[in-house]
Amino acid sequence: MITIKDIARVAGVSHTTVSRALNGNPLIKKETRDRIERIAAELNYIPNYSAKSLVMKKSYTIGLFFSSIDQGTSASFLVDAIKGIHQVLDENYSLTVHGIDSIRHYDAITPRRFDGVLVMSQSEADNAFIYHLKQTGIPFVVLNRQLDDPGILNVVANDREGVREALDYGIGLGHRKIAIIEGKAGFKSTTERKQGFMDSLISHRLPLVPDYFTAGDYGVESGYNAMMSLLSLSDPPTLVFCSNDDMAIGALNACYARGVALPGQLSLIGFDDILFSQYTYPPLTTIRKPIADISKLGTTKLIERLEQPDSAPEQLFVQTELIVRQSVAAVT
Amino acid sequence: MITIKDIARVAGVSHTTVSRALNGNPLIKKETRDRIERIAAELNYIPNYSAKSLVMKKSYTIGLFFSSIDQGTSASFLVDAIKGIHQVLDENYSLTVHGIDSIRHYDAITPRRFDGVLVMSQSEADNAFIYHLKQTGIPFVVLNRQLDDPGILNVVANDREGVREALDYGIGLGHRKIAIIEGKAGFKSTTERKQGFMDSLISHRLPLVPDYFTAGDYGVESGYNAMMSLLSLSDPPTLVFCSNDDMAIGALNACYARGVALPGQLSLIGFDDILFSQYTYPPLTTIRKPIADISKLGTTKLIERLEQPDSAPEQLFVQTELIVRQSVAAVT
DNA sequence: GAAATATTTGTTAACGGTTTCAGTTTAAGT
DNA sequence: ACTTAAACTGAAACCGTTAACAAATATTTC
Repeated sequence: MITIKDIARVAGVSHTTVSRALNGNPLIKKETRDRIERIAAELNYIPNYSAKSLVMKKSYTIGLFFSSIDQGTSASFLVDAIKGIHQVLDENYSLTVHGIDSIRHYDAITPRRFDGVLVMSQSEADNAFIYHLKQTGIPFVVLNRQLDDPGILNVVANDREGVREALDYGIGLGHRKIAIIEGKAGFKSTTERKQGFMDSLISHRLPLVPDYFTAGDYGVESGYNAMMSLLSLSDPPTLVFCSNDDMAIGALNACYARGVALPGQLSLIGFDDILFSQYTYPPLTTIRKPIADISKLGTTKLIERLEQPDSAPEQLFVQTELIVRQSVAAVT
Repeated sequence: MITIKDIARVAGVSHTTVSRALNGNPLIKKETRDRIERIAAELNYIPNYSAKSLVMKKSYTIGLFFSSIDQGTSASFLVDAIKGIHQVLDENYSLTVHGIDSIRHYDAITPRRFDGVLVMSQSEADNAFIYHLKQTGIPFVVLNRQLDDPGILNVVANDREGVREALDYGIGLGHRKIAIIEGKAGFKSTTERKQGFMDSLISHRLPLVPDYFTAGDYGVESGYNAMMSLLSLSDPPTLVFCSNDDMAIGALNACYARGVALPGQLSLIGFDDILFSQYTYPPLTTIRKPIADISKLGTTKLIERLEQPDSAPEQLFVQTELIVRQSVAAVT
């Protein structure tokens, strides 16, 4: 393995000069730099990052932490996140992936090991970890889950606005009897989406009927159950908004089971645009949650933060997108 | 940040002794070791991995390379792989994730940066990369895609056996007119699965009818098209094996479009057990490809390799599992 | 053309660990 | 008690890089 000292030897200069030349230090004369760069290229020099890290006190790695890798993390989530991050993370950073729930010692998460951290948070259980991060002083961003702490850089989707837009669309198609299957109690996303739902109904002067508000927990089962109870109502809704696609799929299965035709008798809107929402029957109209975009923006902001550590933290929203497929029909 | 020298100072010994004590070197007296360990714990000592790396010439990182992260990689794939790896990778290794197609310079993949590499290969395009790896001498395993090179540690699913088993099951249910939608031409997995298909038919003395062999490319569309052509046959099959679940979903949609009832008129078997195969209508009977197990075994083998570099490379197969759901019915 | 200044390069010491080799205890043997 | 071996500890060098400071060389300036 060749080092800057090897280069120095063949170039007839000191290794310091080589270091400077290769790092674009302006003190070096152009000709010397060119010569050194040529030699380095010829010799196939690759810097030793361990040595660099040691002296620079930089790790050249960014940590990506999911709430859990083992359970619950929807698959497309992980891919989309990694995808988005890779798009903007330049090549001399490497990205390590972790599950928060499998960290044994928070102490191992130190500024020395991570230049920066991305937390793709899906649960309030992450708060302890986030708090620890704050203590260490590692620059970090929390993605996906809206936080109340204004001192933390936070990038999330504008769920409320997105849901409102989707419901506006449904109402525009003539729906008046509209229900919601809510997400897991206590989650910020649950209340945000519910708010968006109500925003739309209220702005169209539609009544908020209690029977049409059903509980769920973001799981497929809960969507099934909630839909079953909605279908049992004496005056069932014509449009149901499911707070995520998983529950929408459960709801869909409930309709099959009850012989309810979609979208003829009942229309359905989901949230997330998971991969398979396009392969359900009928394909699901849903609200795309731009995980890749969130990750991308978050990474960009994080890197900004690394470069100037005293920039003010902000809460950023990225727009959702209404994906119109075939699970919503006009009311005749 | 506290270092071994700090510990040495409070313990009243040299930093050498501390290093030894903390690394389990047997030369150190038990009492000294205990004392040092206690102090280290109290002081919340965390070793500086950059320094360790520098002197030990170890990076403490394992690289996980997918064919691509941006495109094509099915989502569950990524999660399952990471999941499996995390289960067996001990905590002082960190796992970095990469897409082979976005590596700009192979030169950056050096033994210094990676103690070992896991290649989750999904395409022949990875061969150039694998070849480069071989050159560098980094210990590595190729997962998921069967290689012909016996010099490479390779962990794959036993597709052939798995498909045979699934078809045996279908034949046991009375099916005699059985078709296959093949995978992408040229892929090893395509021929393996086709072989398993034929194995079963032949062992049951069923004829191999050419019309029942249709081409696909592992994409949803191709499954749709292939199924359309099968349904147009004058004597259509009663059971169709789709070489992956994506194509099975395409096939399913073709059936909807043609008004063919599943599994009443036609039975369907997929391959992979992707997340959504349980939410199709009817839920898909399929062959689970144990990506997590493959990753787990691969990681274990890789670590073994790191510890004794001269162990012989092997090709390992892990068993698939038939997941019986409701897309296959008995012939009446 | 010498002094002053600007530009370029080199010397040396870190960074935080491990390891070789030498030195000091402690225990054993006589 | 006295040598001798065994057990333990320490001093110093090293891993490959950057950086503070010193030194050398080139360029102005008068």
